[in-house]
Amino acid sequence: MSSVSISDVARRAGVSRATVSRVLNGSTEALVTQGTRTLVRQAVEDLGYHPSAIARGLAGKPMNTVGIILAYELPSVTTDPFLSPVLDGILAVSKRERQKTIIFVEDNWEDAFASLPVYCDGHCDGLVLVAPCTDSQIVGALQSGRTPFVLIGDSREMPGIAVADIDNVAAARLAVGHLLAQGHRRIAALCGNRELLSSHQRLQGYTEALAEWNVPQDNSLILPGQYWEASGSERARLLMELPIGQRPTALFCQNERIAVGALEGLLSLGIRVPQEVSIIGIGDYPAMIGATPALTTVHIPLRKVGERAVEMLLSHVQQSPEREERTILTGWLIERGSTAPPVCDIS
Amino acid sequence: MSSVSISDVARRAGVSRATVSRVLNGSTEALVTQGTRTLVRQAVEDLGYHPSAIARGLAGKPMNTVGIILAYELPSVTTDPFLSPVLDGILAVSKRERQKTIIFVEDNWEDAFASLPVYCDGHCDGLVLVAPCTDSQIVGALQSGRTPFVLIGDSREMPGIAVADIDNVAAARLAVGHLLAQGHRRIAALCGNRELLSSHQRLQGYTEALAEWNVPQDNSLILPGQYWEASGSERARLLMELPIGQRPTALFCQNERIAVGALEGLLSLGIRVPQEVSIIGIGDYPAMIGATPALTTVHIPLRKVGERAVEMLLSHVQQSPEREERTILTGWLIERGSTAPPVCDIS
DNA sequence: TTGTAAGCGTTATCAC
DNA sequence: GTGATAACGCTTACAA
Repeated sequence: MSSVSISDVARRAGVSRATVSRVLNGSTEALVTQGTRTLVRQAVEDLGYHPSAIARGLAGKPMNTVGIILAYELPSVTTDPFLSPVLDGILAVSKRERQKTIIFVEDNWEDAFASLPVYCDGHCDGLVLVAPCTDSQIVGALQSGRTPFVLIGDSREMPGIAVADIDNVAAARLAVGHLLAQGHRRIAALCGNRELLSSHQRLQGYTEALAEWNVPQDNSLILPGQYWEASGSERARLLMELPIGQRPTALFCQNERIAVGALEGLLSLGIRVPQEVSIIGIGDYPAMIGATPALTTVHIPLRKVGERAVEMLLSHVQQSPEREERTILTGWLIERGSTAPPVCDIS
Repeated sequence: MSSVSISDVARRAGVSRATVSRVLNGSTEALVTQGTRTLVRQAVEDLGYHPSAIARGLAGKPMNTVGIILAYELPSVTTDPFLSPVLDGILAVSKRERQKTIIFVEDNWEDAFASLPVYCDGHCDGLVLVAPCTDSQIVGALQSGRTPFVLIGDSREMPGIAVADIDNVAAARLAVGHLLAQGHRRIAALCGNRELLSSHQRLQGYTEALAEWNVPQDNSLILPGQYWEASGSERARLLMELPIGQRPTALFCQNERIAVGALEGLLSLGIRVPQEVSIIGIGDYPAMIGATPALTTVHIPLRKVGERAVEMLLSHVQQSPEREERTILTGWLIERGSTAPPVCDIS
């Protein structure tokens, strides 16, 4: 294939390499005669020439490559209900914009931090960090470098840092607000990984919703944990050990994996959902659509987040004048079968 | 971050760039004095130097990057039950071997063929083609180039072409053999996309199994189609329009998406599975585990195929002496609830 | 053991 | 308009 270089083309066309380059890069169309132009084109065609991305990279041109960094310890990256749509969005826009996509998978953000030099070794024009740990040093390190980057799922306000994320506070407020509107007053919060910002934001949404409805917050109903099914079922079971009066009548699960786990936990205890306890999650993950009863949830446009992240990154890379700094997308409530008004406990 | 070059390090350490390069590449450890060695190391440390991948690429060193090419027209790459485990395997091994992974997603193999120059522009040391279309010119073109490549899911015998795949013939024989052993004699074959080799191989397995049991093949029971749910339900319905005596008592679905569709189709017609009609698929896709009744299937180790593909590719890239050319992995039967002996039709 | 210099395939800055 | 020529950052003979 390649191995035919610009010099070969130049020789064949009887011109200099510079001219070939000019024809190919079409800079200011007028700089080359129509004649030599076609001459060069012909030579390119004959030889099957294609420029080396590496060489032009070295010469200062963009590599047309975006790097995606994600930390994931489990064996399957593609089936994570959060990552999966985000990746799809990223890949879709990358393709549309004719960008190559390098996927860097690390076990955790410490490893990712250690690999920073690799991400910035010239291969990529810019980076997308998917849901970095709040306490990772990576963002700071990246800031003092020259590689443009965009954060997904870490929307703290930081001056000059580009972010694409969903509005976690609003999503949680929507979910908890729905429960409150149905009459629930004892609502447990099953939180996600505390090292992820989303978890704090969703807890804040919970707090805000309660405040809005003038319902006092009972901290014993706020349970830390992980964004996983097992963590959900475990906590759901735990809550059901409470004396009946102190039991929550509804569970606000910070994502849908927790919700699925919680549902399973309750059902295994013979507790009926939503008749005895309501469950709501955040995510609307396609993989969880089969749950019975179907889970009421807040849909969050994750694919869109992935899309916007790449779009923002490219606008940074290309130094567009109107580059956006923050894209925060909002979700919407989807009522299904796992929530209902509480039976007797409208206190 | 970067922008500090090898010259800076050389200057700081008071040596030549060549020496720095020697220290860093550790070629034949003895070539540099312990003294200068530490001197250089120190300078590297102080300046936070990291070599530019593109520069060393230009200089002829490997880029430590593998390219993955897949054609996929639907919006979600990550949720395809075939692609997903393959990708996971690829990503896992890439990570383990410290290779960067570039994912090239194309709408179809014609587009992929057209993009060949991009794949081979120096970015990647080698390529993995996931399930290329049998009639795509891409394999031929790649063959006349110098970029090493491995095929996944296209195990035709081609001299000198590296392949990782599952044994489709054996998988199909396993599935159909199971139905035959249960007493089925009228077994329909719901085929997958004919432009994929797997479909032909699975049909061959069907034929072989019938022959093995001395059951004459009825070509009217062989239905072409696609590897999708809709194509499965459509054909299942069609088959049920046959007069009762000509109806198949079992459906051999060439993958599990077809099987899920077929199941749905039969149930919607009020036909009981497996009491009236048995269904078997190939795949054992995690996403389809919730079907009722649970689908009997042939598990195929797709993740492993992805893993082996990258391992093989790297052994080619690194010119290992013992490089494998073909890895064909076999699946195994998983009996679940969608197959049972036929009621009356043991002819 | 170390330095010098050529080369990898481009692009860009000059002259002409 | 076009052609030398010098970068770009690194590796690697070849000299010393």
